[in-house]
Amino acid sequence: MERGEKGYRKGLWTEEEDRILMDYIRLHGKGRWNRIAKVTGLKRCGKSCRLRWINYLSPSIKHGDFSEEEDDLIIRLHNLLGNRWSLIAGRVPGRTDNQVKNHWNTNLSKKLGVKKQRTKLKAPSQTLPTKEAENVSVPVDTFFEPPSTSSASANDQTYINDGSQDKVGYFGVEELTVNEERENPFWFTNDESNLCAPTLSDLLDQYSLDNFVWHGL
DNA sequence: AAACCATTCAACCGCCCGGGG
DNA sequence: TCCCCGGGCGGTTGAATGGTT
Repeated sequence: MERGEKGYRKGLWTEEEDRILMDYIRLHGKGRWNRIAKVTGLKRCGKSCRLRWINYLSPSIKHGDFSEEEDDLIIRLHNLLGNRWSLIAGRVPGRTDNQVKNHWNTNLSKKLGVKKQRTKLKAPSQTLPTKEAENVSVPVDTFFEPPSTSSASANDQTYINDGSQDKVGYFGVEELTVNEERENPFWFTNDESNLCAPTLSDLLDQYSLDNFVWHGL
């Protein structure tokens, strides 16, 4: 196994390493990732621990194949947001940005016949400037029902599986400052005083799949 | 069975940002 | 204002796996 700087291990995680990391999080909670190596003796850097938890070990993560509904949602969101994987993943319950990114690159981009984009971070997304894209505020519960086994109601806009700040889950309407609202083209007024956000359905309808040419499987 | 090629996806890397001192 | 640190993000890599010859 390769060793990085400070003797940290790299590469695939072993079951033993997973167990150590999960034990630590159970005891101390998430955060302060760089402390884990000191506290537990785990030969992994903080960044690697964080990634392992977020992308694999977190109980809120859904493993397994993507459903057609998820594919459809990702395609629409990608059309709307571009390669903003964390934003997209935040609206696909149980999926991480890494999962979504990999799934897009290995399956969906081929389905759609999309050439791989080489966009840099600083480049604006396909349809929205960066900050504005982040402020697209969509009550996802109007689009995606929580799992039937969940006790969370459709109105429970802060439904997140493990109660953490993980990106996965159901998000409510994010608060915006007045200035941000005014600058955001997706916000509009329906009368003299009220600002209204379009629903995700509205946005996705606007960026309909009809714009795509499917090349079959 | 073996060699080769293609695909998948976990993990890493570099960069950026925000908060605290 | 600057620096450091923790954390987040998107792009890329490479080991593992599956398929083909």
